[in-house]
Amino acid sequence: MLPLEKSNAGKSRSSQLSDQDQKRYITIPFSNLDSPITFTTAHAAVAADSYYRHQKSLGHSPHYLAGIKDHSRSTQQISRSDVDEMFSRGDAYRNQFQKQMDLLQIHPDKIFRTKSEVHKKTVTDFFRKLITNNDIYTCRVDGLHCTRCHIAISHDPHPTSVPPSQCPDCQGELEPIHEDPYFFRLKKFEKLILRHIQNHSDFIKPQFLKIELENRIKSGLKDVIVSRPTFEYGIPIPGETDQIIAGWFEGLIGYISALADSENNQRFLDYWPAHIQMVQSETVWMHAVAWPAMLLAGEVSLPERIFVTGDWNVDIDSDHPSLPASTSPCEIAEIFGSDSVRYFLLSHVPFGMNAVFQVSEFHKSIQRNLIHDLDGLTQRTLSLTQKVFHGTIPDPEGYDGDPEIRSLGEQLCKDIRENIATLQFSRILDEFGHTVRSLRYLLEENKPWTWPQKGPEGLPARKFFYSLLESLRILAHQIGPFLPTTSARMLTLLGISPESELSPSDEKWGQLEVGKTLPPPSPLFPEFESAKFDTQSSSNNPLRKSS
RNA sequence: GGGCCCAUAGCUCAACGGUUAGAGCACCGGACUCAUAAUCCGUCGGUUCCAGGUUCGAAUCCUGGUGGGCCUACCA
Repeated sequence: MLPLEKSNAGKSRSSQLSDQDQKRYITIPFSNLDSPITFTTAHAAVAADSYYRHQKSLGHSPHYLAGIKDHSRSTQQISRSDVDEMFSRGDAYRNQFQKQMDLLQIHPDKIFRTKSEVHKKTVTDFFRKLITNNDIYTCRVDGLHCTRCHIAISHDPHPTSVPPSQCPDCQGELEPIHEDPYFFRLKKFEKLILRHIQNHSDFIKPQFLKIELENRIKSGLKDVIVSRPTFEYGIPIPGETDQIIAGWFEGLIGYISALADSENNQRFLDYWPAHIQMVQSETVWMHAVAWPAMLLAGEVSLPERIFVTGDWNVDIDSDHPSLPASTSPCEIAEIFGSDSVRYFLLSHVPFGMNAVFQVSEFHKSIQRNLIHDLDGLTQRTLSLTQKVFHGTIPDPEGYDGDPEIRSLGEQLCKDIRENIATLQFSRILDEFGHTVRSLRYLLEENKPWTWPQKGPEGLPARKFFYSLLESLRILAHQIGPFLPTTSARMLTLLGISPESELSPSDEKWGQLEVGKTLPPPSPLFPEFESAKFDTQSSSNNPLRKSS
């Protein structure tokens, strides 16, 4: 059974979802076969992963989709005559993709392949339906084809302007072509899409892109070609032998075909419409205009939110040796640990903004926020606990927590809840840092290391340390969706098995087991120390070893 | 050509029309040792790009400049 067989489906979210078990569908862009994981793709994937883990920590059942486009141009060119080679390359890429995701602790529910039969069938059904509805038509055009970049232009069944003499992209020479391509009636949906964007202020984020798109739609849409001349690998157009469905068109439908399951329509009914679709800036037009139009034509509900992620570049560092532009976030994660990379990607800029990866900035940020602040607080608290209480969790005798320390934790939980809904990861990590620094300040102000003279294991000290340890536990739980490894390490140091799933009740005060013996303190970021990274010297730069 | 965004301390950025425009980094100075990588405190730092306008009141709103960035669909 395929999703589209009940294509009017697509639940009304408010009526069918209880707060207890929200089934939110989160997607990231499908990866092109053979493209490496970049900071841009990792950024979106880490963000989606963090949101997904947060949903789970609330007790919900989200579904996180990643995918691979098997029908990319590179495979068409190289392995046109060899199906087996294409499949084996796709499989190899999938394994590599999985490995890289693992390195960053990104765990989607599914890595979808567009070579799958279910995708082929869904796309074919979808295409057929749009032909039946007369939203796809075929029409003879006299177009132009760029001999350099192989892009066809001037494909307009009702041309309104003079055809250009040079390729607008590369200034290459143009040659005339005559085809009978299939058009999708994008123009027909112009007003509907515009209205949808205007009426749903969250449909496209960030906001500035919404304004830009509104203006572009207002200036008029043209019908768009959804076919390509024959290649070996692509999904054939029903009833045609020499044309296939354009890759972008087919790829978009992947978000739906990935929800097909063998038994029935249930997964599609549960998870569509998507809650968040993260897309790259270069495909905004396709995702925010063409995709909604396709869904409208196919009588499928529109996704709730299209979130356009920022572009990242690896760039020259004026004061320090720069990295090769091809440096991958996975290489960085291998050396410095996954959470360092996750932290930097999520915190460096507000989600959706463009950014530059500079190794000195990265290093400074981790050093300050994670090692100095977070690990510093953890080590100080734990080593004092070792000294004063012989490494056991002190008994506060029913005391329900230092009000100031407690309110810091409560405030953090509240801030995270408020900011996660709008994907403001950098703000969440800022708030986290603020809480950590406030706790450090309290420690500094109270100077508990001077207390032993006044009575080392007295009730005031036990109350204070219990509160501190308990707030560390809350910090560890709260940071879990964003920095899973660090969270697990912190929990281990607090004598809690990190295996246990995060849950909403983790917010509740007073869960540490009094009297429990804690393991000896160990650093939260050992990778950083072992990397012995020196931003001043390129000879000592571990990233240089392979370049 | 059309459209969008940005301009605030040396750097990176905050500030919902309303106290004296704030943080972090860097610099400089002084302490300290509970801390796996030391740490703590303090000083210094501003014509909010320019010119007008609205207002009791403008970094914030409006108009016009100047400078910078980005987008402008049928490759996947």
